[in-house]
Amino acid sequence: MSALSTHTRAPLSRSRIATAALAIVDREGLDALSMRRLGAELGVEGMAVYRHFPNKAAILAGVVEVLLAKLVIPPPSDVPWQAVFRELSHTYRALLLRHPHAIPLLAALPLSDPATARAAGAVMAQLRAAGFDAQSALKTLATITSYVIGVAQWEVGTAPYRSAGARGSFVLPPAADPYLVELLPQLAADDCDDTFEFGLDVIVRGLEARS
Amino acid sequence: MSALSTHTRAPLSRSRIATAALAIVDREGLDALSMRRLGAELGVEGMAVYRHFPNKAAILAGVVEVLLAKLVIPPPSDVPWQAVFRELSHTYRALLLRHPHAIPLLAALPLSDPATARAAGAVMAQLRAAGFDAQSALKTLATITSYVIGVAQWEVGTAPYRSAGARGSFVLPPAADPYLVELLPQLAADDCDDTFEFGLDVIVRGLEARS
DNA sequence: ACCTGAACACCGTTCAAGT
DNA sequence: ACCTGAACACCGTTCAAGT
Repeated sequence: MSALSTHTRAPLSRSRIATAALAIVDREGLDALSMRRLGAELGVEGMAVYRHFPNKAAILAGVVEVLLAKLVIPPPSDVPWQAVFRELSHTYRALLLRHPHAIPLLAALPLSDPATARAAGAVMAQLRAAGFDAQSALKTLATITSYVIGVAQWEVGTAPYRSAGARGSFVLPPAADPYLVELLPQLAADDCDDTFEFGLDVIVRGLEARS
Repeated sequence: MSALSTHTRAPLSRSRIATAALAIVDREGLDALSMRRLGAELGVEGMAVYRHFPNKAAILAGVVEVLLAKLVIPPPSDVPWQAVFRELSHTYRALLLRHPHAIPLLAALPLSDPATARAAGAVMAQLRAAGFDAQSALKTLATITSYVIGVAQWEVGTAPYRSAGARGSFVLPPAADPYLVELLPQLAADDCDDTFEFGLDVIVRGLEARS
């Protein structure tokens, strides 16, 4: 076997490009990702990327792929479904919070994307093994996915309030409703993990009540 | 009072611009909204818009304002909280589904935006009147908002599957998980209103079990 | 085979100039 | 006072040309 000649930079590849794109999104936000910026990150002209991806949408799909590959979903076991449900929710939530700028990409939920389909399939396997019938499993998947993504977005959207609260300077909207004003300090001091747990409990108990 | 002289076009105004922007988003999607395109819609050069809005982000906030103004939230009454909760969820859901391309704008949930704060305050008033303490009311608001927006996004994201199912042509991702494949026909035939109701029941029952 | 450079039709935004 | 036109620094995308 021949020794690999070490050039100044590794050759371009789908995964190297997608990983670089995720790095830009994580550091500078979704809007900062452009073909030319991506090329610069890779030490190449932006147009070289078109050898590996047909367009920008395909690159964003590649970023989703990279993200969901990080989502380790354990194989079905005989653990009670409540525990499985809670653990999957926490795992997914942790992934979203590690990549807050990428949440809108995952919110789109394109099941036609192989990476999304693989992850959804793994969760379905868990739910079916836990005794859910096909229809309930699908509706439960929809419910939990919607909730976890929704909360992550709420969290990012209300972050300014919490940091304002930490600084003691509230961003009071003019003529805000008194009921909301009453709650602003509470919102500012809100423990998001706690709020997430509140809703997760609500959903688990609701599912128990249904079955 | 003087008769209004009818010129070829009405003068520019914040609300006229925001309404035109929403119309473009509804018809052609978020990406189609540009300053020049917006100007054309109003019969004006795109740069004229800068007289009324400092930048494009402000215009998007204006679109959120127009959308949330459509959200009629009734004043508190002595109706059981479960009914109030369900009705608010349905009203919000209906608004989102009437403007599917605008959902990402509402998902961001900037409470510092007066329009968002007003709507959130009105819902808080309902929950407080229904007997929720301040903390539970806030966490409940977070839960329901997250769920309704999350489901709407799930629905938009899985729409290709349902229309493919209607045409009888499935978009099968290569090497999809067998558990998911089993469920694809079900997903394609899914009644989204029904799935939404499933999760709403789950949450209402869960909230009942907590109190 | 893989990357570059120039080009095209767009962007958001600024600002001097017109009326 | 309100809008326009030209300009600036960017976009995504295509494609002939380079090595």
